[in-house]
Amino acid sequence: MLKIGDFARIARVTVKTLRHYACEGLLEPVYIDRYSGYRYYTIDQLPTLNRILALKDLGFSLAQIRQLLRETLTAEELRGMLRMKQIELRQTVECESERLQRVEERLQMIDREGSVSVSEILFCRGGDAAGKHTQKETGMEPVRFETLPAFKVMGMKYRGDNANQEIAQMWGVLNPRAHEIPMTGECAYGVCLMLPGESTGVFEYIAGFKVEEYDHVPEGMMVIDVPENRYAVFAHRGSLETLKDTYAAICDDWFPRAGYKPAGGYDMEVYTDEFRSFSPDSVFYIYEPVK
Amino acid sequence: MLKIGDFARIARVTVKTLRHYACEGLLEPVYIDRYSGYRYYTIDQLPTLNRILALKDLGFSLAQIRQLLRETLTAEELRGMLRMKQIELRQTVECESERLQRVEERLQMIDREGSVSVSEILFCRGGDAAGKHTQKETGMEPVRFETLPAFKVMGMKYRGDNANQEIAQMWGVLNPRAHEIPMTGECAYGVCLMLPGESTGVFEYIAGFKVEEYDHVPEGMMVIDVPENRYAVFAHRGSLETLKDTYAAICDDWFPRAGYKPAGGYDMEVYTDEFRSFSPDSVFYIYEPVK
DNA sequence: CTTGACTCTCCCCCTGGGGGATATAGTATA
DNA sequence: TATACTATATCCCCCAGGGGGAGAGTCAAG
Repeated sequence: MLKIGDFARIARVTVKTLRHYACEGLLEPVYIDRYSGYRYYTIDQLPTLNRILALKDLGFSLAQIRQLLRETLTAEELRGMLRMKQIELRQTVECESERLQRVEERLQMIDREGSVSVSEILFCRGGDAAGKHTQKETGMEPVRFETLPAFKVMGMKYRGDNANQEIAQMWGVLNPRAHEIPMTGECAYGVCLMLPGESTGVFEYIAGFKVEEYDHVPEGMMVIDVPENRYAVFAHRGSLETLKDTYAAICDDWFPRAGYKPAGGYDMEVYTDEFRSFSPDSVFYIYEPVK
Repeated sequence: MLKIGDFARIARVTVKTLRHYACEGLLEPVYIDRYSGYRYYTIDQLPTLNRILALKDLGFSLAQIRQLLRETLTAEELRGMLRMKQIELRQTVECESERLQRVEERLQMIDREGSVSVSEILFCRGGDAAGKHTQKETGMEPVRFETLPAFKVMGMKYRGDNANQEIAQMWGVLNPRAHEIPMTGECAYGVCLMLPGESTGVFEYIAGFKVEEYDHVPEGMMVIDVPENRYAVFAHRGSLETLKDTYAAICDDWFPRAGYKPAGGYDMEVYTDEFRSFSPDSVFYIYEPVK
């Protein structure tokens, strides 16, 4: 029978940790004095503690370790947990590696360009930053980078080159029917896919709303899966007529200047304003997939 | 002037986030109504918010972002912060990659060996796990893996093969002088370096205590820097005479069985017991660097 | 019996907000 | 203007894994 301090010294952990594990039901003392409340351990509990620490070393949470400590644990269950952890760790490593890469790109940019504005450093990635187009000159708000998880959009599809404002008309048709869509969130999404191999300017455009669960797809509508992606986000303020200019600025000015390349995936327009009418002060966003 | 909900919609962040940033001093509303407490923002604050989000995307904490948002920030300071972040992210990536590797090794072991005990899976890495040496047969407690940060040990050095128990004698000399060492923590460390190229069994052994800061090194003592390392930890219970057997079990049995190789670095013995006298029930630890 | 070392419980702290309760404020409609 | 609905405010608890410390009680040696 060891007092908590002795057991902690022997086990090379802190007293706080032992108390915490006891409280979490991971390692109960073999005996607790009813009168004093003192916790008593035995040396036989050391292997259990070591098992806890080994599992923690593999990245499991205390709640998961509680599951893994059960007597009835089979090798199959352990494998399942390890598989999950493997996937999780791969994502973590990938995510942090990409973040590291972004930091290193910013550092290289500073070393290469010398003194540039913080804004330039944050929102461009490389290329010829000496071409001093500020975002105000091109009519864009400073961009943002955002990684969106996968989601679904329900709405109506158009295919063509939008020569006669068919897309605006489609929104006009869709909006009165918006109540048919079990939307989550308050944004309207225009998901746009340029069609390679087609004549210039032909694209598919799905106008719709984000959904999570749905019973059926209303007549004339469809659902599209938008995969997880990282986007450069541009703000467009003003009417839809100047949208073309903003796109031109993004593609011809920002993309080559920043050294990013458009990645595969869907372009998106995200309307956060009152999406039933576009006032001249409307702000909405253009999401361009980047890698 | 926008109410918080409007600004949140336009900026594509949650109201909670804006309130949190206001509370943390990152983005104050331009105006707060004295009577109602309502926060009001302007569209001009959008670039600042985007800057905050860009910095968060690079991995900075809100406190660091508060520093980085100052008007007086120079490119040099930004570079310094990015450098720090770079180092930190590299460590994170490395650490998580190693963890991922450990998880994958365990998975491979399960696939290869089929059904083995959880203990085997946790504490071995591969090799011939069918050679059923349990740890009890070899007199070892189940091992643990531990990554120790770099630290310093102050104490006395011996060099030789310990044929006449010189090390125990050295501890006998050191212990009465232990008060001269500004030790932190309660462990005594025996830091051991096998000398390659010397005749067999000759090694350097520093007996001492962990220190953090010190004014001077007492007569006859020295300080050794122990670098950060990952160790396999073995428990030795009993007298010092059987220590040799434990070492033999580790090197001849566990290391080949587990598929680990001794890594460069220092072997260590860590005494957590009353280190002034070794009773037969003393438990202490052998730390073997592994990779 | 005293004293010092040990242990107990309880509370606050860390990150970056999310979720919810409850009380007003503002706005739109009848 | 009364009502109803939405928006906002503050306040509190929650996540993980303990660390640090206060105040009070316990244990063991001299």
